[in-house]
Amino acid sequence: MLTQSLNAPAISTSITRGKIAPALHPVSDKFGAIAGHVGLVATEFSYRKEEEIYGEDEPAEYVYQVVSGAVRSYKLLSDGRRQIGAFHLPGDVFGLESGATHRLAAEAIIDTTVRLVKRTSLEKAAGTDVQVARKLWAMTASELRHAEDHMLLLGRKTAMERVATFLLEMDRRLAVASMMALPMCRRDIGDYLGLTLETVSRALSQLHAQGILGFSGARQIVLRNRARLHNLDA
Amino acid sequence: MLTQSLNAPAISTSITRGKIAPALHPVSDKFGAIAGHVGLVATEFSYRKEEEIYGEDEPAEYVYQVVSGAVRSYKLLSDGRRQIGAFHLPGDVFGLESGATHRLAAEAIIDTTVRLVKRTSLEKAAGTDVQVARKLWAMTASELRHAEDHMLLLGRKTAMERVATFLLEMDRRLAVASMMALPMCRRDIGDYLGLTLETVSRALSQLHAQGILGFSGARQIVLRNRARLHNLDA
DNA sequence: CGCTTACTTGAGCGCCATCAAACATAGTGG
DNA sequence: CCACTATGTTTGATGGCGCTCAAGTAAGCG
Repeated sequence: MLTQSLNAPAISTSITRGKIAPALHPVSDKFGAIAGHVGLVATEFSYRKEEEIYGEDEPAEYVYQVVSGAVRSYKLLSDGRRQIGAFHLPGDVFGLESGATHRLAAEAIIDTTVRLVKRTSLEKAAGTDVQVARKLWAMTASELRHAEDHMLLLGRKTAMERVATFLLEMDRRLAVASMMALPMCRRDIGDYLGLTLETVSRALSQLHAQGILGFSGARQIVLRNRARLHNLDA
Repeated sequence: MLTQSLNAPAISTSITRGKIAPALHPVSDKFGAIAGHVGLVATEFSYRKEEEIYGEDEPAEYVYQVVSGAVRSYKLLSDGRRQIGAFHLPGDVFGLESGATHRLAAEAIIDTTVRLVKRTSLEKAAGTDVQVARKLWAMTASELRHAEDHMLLLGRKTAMERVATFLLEMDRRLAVASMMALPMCRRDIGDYLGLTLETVSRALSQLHAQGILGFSGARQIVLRNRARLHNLDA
């Protein structure tokens, strides 16, 4: 599993397939808060839909920030069962490791552009700048908080509660004008929530029938009653 | 939920109920690696069986290390469903937060003695000593790794696979002379694995019937065939 | 428009939860 | 030392939530 990813950017002259995205909102630009601060150069790079960014247990050479698109981080069991630990959306940093290897694999869900910096550069910066070290710790702690919340969901929530939690999370993270455009398919949602794609679909249909959400195509969802959705969450 | 815990050590003159435990093995003494390094004084304190150490969302005033005993960290849903995120055994550090509050509650499973230092002391030390900052980050990253593994377990493993994983984890962490003395009850195990206590009991009985493990009382377990247990894990 | 992929919906089943009771263990007081 | 009690564990019976298998429908895309 420690094979070098063929998809990793090999050198700094790597071709970026995507376009430069509009500037991220300053407050959410965690990457810039680091890279900018210590004068690191962030390279842009693009991945196509379904392309692997790095594999599980691969050396963690880079740290990434989503510029546009969406990424899933996941673990696999030997028989193919998959648990997605997190979705990474524009502005999010992923692939940050304190150790030498990536603990989860990462793939682009749709065409995705990222900014990346070498892990060693960040390590070096953290060694001289306490503010950078503090920020790296805070980002890992933030991931841990999400994982802890997600353990509660996976271990103890019902299917409907999980889907309600998911919708509220996505609403918070990617809704524009109360509409969210989900980048991921039903199977991804299921593998994130510890459910099958059919169960996810049934839950969404039920919420639709109750008027709690509206569809404009399967992945365009508008929440019509967040209060009732909160009640369905535990 | 932000109420001050009545169980928290109020002042430095707080009475320690427990005894001073034998010195921890140097390599596993993460706390000493920090506290010793920067000259922080670690206070000892004891909690009785079932006693709360801190509550969810309480201000994170201290960071703890288990000297003897065992601790569970958990989250609750409003109706009482509980997810234990981790068990903390002698040598383990817990309650370390990058932010201002504890994201999980913590309780002593059995009579437990801890060493503790003020979070602000560690923060201050991290601000001047890069090595300390690096260590704090590494400890949080280690917790994150465990949480990521546990998400896979909770989301995708069967009951038998979960119990097998649990046994191997406990064997690794607290077995002496190939015997493990579990400090926690079946309900705790269930709440850690996202199962009921009955399902945990049935899985253990089945492993016993297959000769994979032996009992000397319900909580004294000896693994007789780790290879077969690994096969039962996914 | 035709093809492919994704999504929805239905039917039936199985794993694990629930409910219940028996059994074991540890601690207590006589 | 031994009933006695409380707590924890095991085991059984039953049921339900979510999975599996299957078919039909919709949507995206050349």
